[in-house]
Amino acid sequence: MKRREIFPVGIGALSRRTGCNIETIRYYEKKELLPDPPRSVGGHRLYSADHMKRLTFIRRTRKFGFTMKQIRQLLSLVDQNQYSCRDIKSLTMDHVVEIRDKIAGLKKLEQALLKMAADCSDDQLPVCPIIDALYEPLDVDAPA
Amino acid sequence: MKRREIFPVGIGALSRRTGCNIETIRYYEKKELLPDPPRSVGGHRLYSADHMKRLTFIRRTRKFGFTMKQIRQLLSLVDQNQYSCRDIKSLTMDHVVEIRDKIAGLKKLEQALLKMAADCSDDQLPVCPIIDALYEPLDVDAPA
DNA sequence: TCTATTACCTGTAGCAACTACAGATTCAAG
DNA sequence: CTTGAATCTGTAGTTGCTACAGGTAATAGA
Repeated sequence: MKRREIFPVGIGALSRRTGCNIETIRYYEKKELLPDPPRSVGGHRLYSADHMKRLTFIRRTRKFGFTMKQIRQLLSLVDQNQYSCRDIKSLTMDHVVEIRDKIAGLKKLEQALLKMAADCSDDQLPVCPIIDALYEPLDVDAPA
Repeated sequence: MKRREIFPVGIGALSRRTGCNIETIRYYEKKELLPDPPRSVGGHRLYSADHMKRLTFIRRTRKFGFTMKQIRQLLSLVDQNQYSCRDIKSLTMDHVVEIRDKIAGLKKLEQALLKMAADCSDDQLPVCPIIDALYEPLDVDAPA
């Protein structure tokens, strides 16, 4: 039985254990979300358990739809221990609002598309109200 | 009174009349959504009413959330007059499905965030269940 | 110890859909 | 004929990755 990998681990092991692909880990390092890890004599990156925790944080937060900018903000608050539960909740609720806005926009889009599609004859002639609606010239000559 | 601009028009006029910015018009040309327009002696682009119709189509379709790839598909059908109302409706409904998927994903996100936020104490201590949930180590030692 | 096979390194380029310059040229009006 | 606005080309930036190419390092087996 293969012994569980122990820290420090190489980038491949970190990748396997976090589900984050290798190139992405290096990308986060370049973007300064992850600190530069120490290196082996030959220059390979050596990650500690702290790196893994941090990477896990980043990946989860991304899955929740936060941007890298927002994550940087969260991380700097946490790094400096200068955050309160109130602040974090506030940032989270801001994000909820963004998500709700996106949902609202998408719902409008959906309705508009359905409305256009409702007029389709559904036959096989090259005549379609959707195309017409999209092509229809701007009302260049229309009165104000 | 200034006479209405007449075709052919320059890129600036096309931009004003379609609300599409100049760089974007040139971008569409490079991406072959818009055909290369004829040029003046000095090399300035000269657009016809057809160009304007086509650009209007592109912009509307983009507003409906179609990708450039999908738009290219639509345009090629229309250009060759090889489309039917049935086909167009079908493409449109595919897009509606994509939009619904996105909405569903965002709703899940919203719920997950709200669930985390619900546990917040809302006080000013640097202790927050949201942060904990995000940082919480992967279950490295957990049994299968 | 040698060697073969991984693992990892850097650096660059690509995706979508634009936007934003810089630095040169052309057009249109007075 | 001059001036200033319009337009030209080409390149680089945005976000969040991913995918190479062409190397070097680490490691396991013989």
